[in-house]
Order: sequence, then structure tokens, then C-alpha cells
Amino acid sequence: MIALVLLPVPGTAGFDYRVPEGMEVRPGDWVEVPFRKRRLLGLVKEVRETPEYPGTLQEIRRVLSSAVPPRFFSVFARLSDEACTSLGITVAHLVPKPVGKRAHSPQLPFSYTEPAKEVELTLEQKRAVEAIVAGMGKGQKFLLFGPPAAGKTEVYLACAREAREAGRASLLLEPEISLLPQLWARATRALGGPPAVYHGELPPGARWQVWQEALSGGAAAAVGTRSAVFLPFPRLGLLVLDEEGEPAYKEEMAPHYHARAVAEARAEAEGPAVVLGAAAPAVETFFRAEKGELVLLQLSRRAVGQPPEIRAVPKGEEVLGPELRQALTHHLLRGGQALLFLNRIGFFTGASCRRCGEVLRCPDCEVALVFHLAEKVFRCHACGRNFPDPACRRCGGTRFRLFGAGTERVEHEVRRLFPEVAVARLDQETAKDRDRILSDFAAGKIQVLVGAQMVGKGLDFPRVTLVGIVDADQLLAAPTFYAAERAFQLLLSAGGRAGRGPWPGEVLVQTNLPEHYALASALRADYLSFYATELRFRELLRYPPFARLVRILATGKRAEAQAQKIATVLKEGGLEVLGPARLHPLRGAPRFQLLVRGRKDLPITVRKLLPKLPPEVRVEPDPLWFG
DNA sequence: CAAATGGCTGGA
DNA sequence: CCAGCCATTTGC
Repeated sequence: MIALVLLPVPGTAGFDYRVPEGMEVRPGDWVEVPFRKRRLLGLVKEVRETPEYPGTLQEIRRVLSSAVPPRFFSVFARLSDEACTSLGITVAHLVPKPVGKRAHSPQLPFSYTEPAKEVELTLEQKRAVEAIVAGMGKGQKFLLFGPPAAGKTEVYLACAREAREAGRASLLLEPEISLLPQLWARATRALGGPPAVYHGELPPGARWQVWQEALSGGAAAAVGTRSAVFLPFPRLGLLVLDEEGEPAYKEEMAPHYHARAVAEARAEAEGPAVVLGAAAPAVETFFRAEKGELVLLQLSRRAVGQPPEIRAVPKGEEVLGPELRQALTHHLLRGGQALLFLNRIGFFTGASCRRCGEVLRCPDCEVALVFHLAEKVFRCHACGRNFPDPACRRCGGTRFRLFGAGTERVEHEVRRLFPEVAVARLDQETAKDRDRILSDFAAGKIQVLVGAQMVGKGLDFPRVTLVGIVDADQLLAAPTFYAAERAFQLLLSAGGRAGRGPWPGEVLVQTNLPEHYALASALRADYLSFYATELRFRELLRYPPFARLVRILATGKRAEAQAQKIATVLKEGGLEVLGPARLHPLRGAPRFQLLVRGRKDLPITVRKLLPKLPPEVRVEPDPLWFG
């Protein structure tokens, strides 16, 4: 017998190996094989009588464990095509590898608990549940569209309960790990037992164990982040993506899959109902719902609390302008808590030479250095290098005028203005203390929490009555066609953090562009008006969903020449190419990027025109960022 | 991916 | 003339 084995190697359809007499090998097994002078783990894709490879074959050394059901290969193959990544590399990244029998006690993964709140579903929620339950087993896809706090989670959980009654598993996804404890606690209560937990930061042992449990049908439900969309439940009834518009569902590294696309591929292969939930769906998703590719289920009102009052206030020179300061005073005096958002870390976000005016930049990356007060260093946010004592590269000056505000400065500013108030900051720098900071905030030990966008999602703190967006204009300046959509999403979800309890909430947005359609419709919490305008722009400019994009990034000494050559090949192949454009270098390595625009089959066309590429060229379908 | 191969440069 | 360097090819 011959086995076709997938190995983590680019540009191949797998390698043939002989199966020794008496060895049992089935598709979906991890096996150890000799490869050159090494031994590699590979995943068996097929077992057949005769080899396709004409040369002499090596033998499989041993079979480790079954890892995926054979039906998964169609999903992986589609993904590999779409992601422009070989099937072997694709499965190597997505399927966990067996690890030695490390005893991982099945301890509870989160200590988080939630007060019981028995809620009667509203009529709308009941209708949504009925529709979704009826779609289970048929691979039906739904968009559950409703404002923040409309009770979408209650719908997911009711559906998961129904799925369990029918003997089917449920998979509930959140865009970020920080949102899992809350969902896990609610699911534990709703399902009468803890669901499994799966995400990218699990240690290899735990990851393998959870995967195996799912594969063997031992677990009935799981919560997780995007990588959990692959959990191989034998009878999957429900697959939920909460906050489906969040970019965290898109994998930034190869293979560049989108959890939403994987969920839909699984719906077609295995029949679970797929529920995409959002207050601000991706424009592409809503467009597809309008076309009838998804069933639109609408929750029209907030089930908890009242919608907050949202106001635009001018953004002046001060970090916290007079309106925001006044609102902080007002809410803190009444015992409320406040969240302040700014999507930039550090203290001062720029520095220019006092003698010649030159902006201080990283010599290796050319990006402006950011001053961090706590460590008293300038830092390059592209490569992470620290500069404790920088000098101007033009005139050698060592005194700088510092400008711009990051989260650290906002925190400092709140302390200065309200010395008696407990303030904390949650951003990449303090992320290691995330659990402690959030539980202190929940317990009321912290009154003002300053955060980068990681605080903006899903979290439910009933005592938060004020949310401040420190600089909304910066969101609109992001280098992507999708800046307006992202700004709208962030403002809406930030707004959803205010007034979840019995006290009315207020949201203040510091901006000098209050009439911009993304901000104006966010101020009215009006997704449909935002969507209508945004869709017109997307059509005029031929951006998704009216076209597909592929981003090609070349790095290194030959980046420019390589990008030029690739552009020529693609143009000769009849594709529309934008660029190459020079990006700022990274750690001294030049970078050049080009964008390709085309129709639905674009990734496959690109892969055909560029069958083999060196590792210093990255191909990314459906990019969201262009920096 | 990592090792092997093949084509080219430069040296004392 | 061959070591050393690079880019390219190969593995089953």
C-alpha cells in the first residue's frame, strides 16, 4: 500500500510513502516519515494501491495518532487554494501535533464566574432561535444583526442548548481571548457544564488534548478564538462567530484564512448552522445578507440598559478637552466608572529636533519614535528597538520637542486632573496583568480604565457610565480601504460598553470631523446609513465586496526588483496591478508592496501565474491592512 | 522547510 | 583552480 503524505513544504501536493506490511494507516493520521536526512511529521491525505511518484519510495516509520476526519481535506484544500499556501503547510499550521503524554489535569480553565441572571427571551430572540435551530444540519447561514446589548449571546446559548438536545456539538467563537472567560462562564451555566476552551495561546499539550476530545466526540461544546473554527467535532450542529466583523478573525500569518470563510466551508461540508453575530457587521457580510446568501435575523432593541447618549466634541490641543474633563467629573462624582480609548500606546507619539526640526525616526525602519515615560526611552513600534539617548540624525541635536498623545499620557493626564481617583491602563504594555486589571475594574477598585482597542469589545461592566474616545480622527486616517468601517465598528462597540447597568450611559467622541459619514452614523448608532454610504464608495472605488484584492509583499535586498518582476508577470497575465509601492523598511530590510485586483477567483489566478515564490515574498489574499 | 546542487567570483 | 557565495532545486 501507498500513502500520500502532506509535509510542511511549499508548492507540492504531498509525497508518496510505502506502508510497511502489517501497519494500519488511514487518511487523517499523523505519521513519521524519513525526508532527506530528517524525520518529519506528516498528515496522511490518501491511501492507495499504486504510487504516482516514479522513483523509489521510502517507508512510513510509525503512525502516531489520528488527527482529522477525512471530510476535512476538502475544507483544507479550498483553504490552501484561497490562502496561496501549499496544502502541507496549511495543515501543519492548523492541525495540532500529538505531544507526549503530559498529564494535563482537566482543571477549570477560567476562574471567572457570573451572577446568575435568568432571562426570559424576547419574542425576537425566540424567533431567531427557532430559525437557527431549523437550519441545523442543513448548513444554513445566518446574520444575527442587533445593537450592542441586544441579547445576541442569549440567542447563541439557547441554540447551543437545542443543539445539545439533538446530540450535536456547538462551537462558539469570539475575536479575542479576553472575551472568552465571560462567554465560557455563561455557556457553563446555560449548558449545565463547562465547554472546552481552545485558542492560539494554549500550550501544545492542552491544545492536542482539547482537539482529541473534540475528535472523539467527548466534548459537546467549545468556546474559542479563530483557530477553534477547525475543532473536529464529529456532529457539529452550531458554529457561531460573535462580533463577526472583527479583523481578528483574519489570520495575519500564512495560511491567511478567515474564520468566517472556514465556518461557511464547514457548513457546506458538515451541515452545522452558521451564525454570524454583530452590531456592526462587515460591509461584505451585510452585502451578502442583502443578496440572500445569508438569512438576516434582526434584534431591534437593547435587552439590557438603555442606549447611551453619544456626542461629538471638538478635539483641541489638550489630550482631554474641556467637555471630556467635565463629563469625567460628572460621572465619577456619581460613582460611575469610565473607559477612555486611544488606539496608540506610549506617552508622546512623536519628537522633533529643537535645533533643526527633524523628526526623530528609527534608523532601521524610518518610523517616528514614540517616547515611553515609565522606561524613559524612545521606542520604534515597528521593530521594538529602544533608544534611551537618541540624537538627531541631521544635526546631532539631543533636545527634542515632544508631541502627540498615547495611552500612557492619557493615564498620566487623568491622574493629574483627578489625583484622588484610581486609574489603570490596559494596552500591549500592561497586557500581562490583563486579568487582574479587568477583575479590579469589575470589582470597582479602579474607576477609570484607559485602554487601547483591546478593551473595546464585548466586555460587560454594568457600572461603566462614561466612554471617551480620545481621538476618533486618527481611526479614519488608517492606510486601508476599510478605515471607515473599522472606525464605525470601534465607535459602536465602545458605545456598547456604556450604560449596560441601570444607570444611563454617555459616550464622548473627540473629533474635528463630526460630519464624516462614519462618525456621524456612529453617533446615531445607525449601521444602515453607514452601510449605504460605505457601499457606494466601495463600488465607485472598486473595493471589496465589488472586487477581491491580493497583497504581495517583497522584503529584502532584492525587494524592489522582485516586486517589479512580479508586477510584470501579473500584468501580462491580464490582472490589474496597483504599485509596486515602497513601504517603510523593517530592521533595515527594504519592503515593496503591490496590490492585485480581480474577481472571485483572484487568489487561484495569482497562484497559477506565480507558481513558485521565494520565502521573502508574501502573498496575502483579502488583506485588511496595507502598512 | 533545510539540505544539496550548480553557477559564478575572486584570490595571491 | 578551487573555496566561498549566491540562487535554485529537491525531497517521496
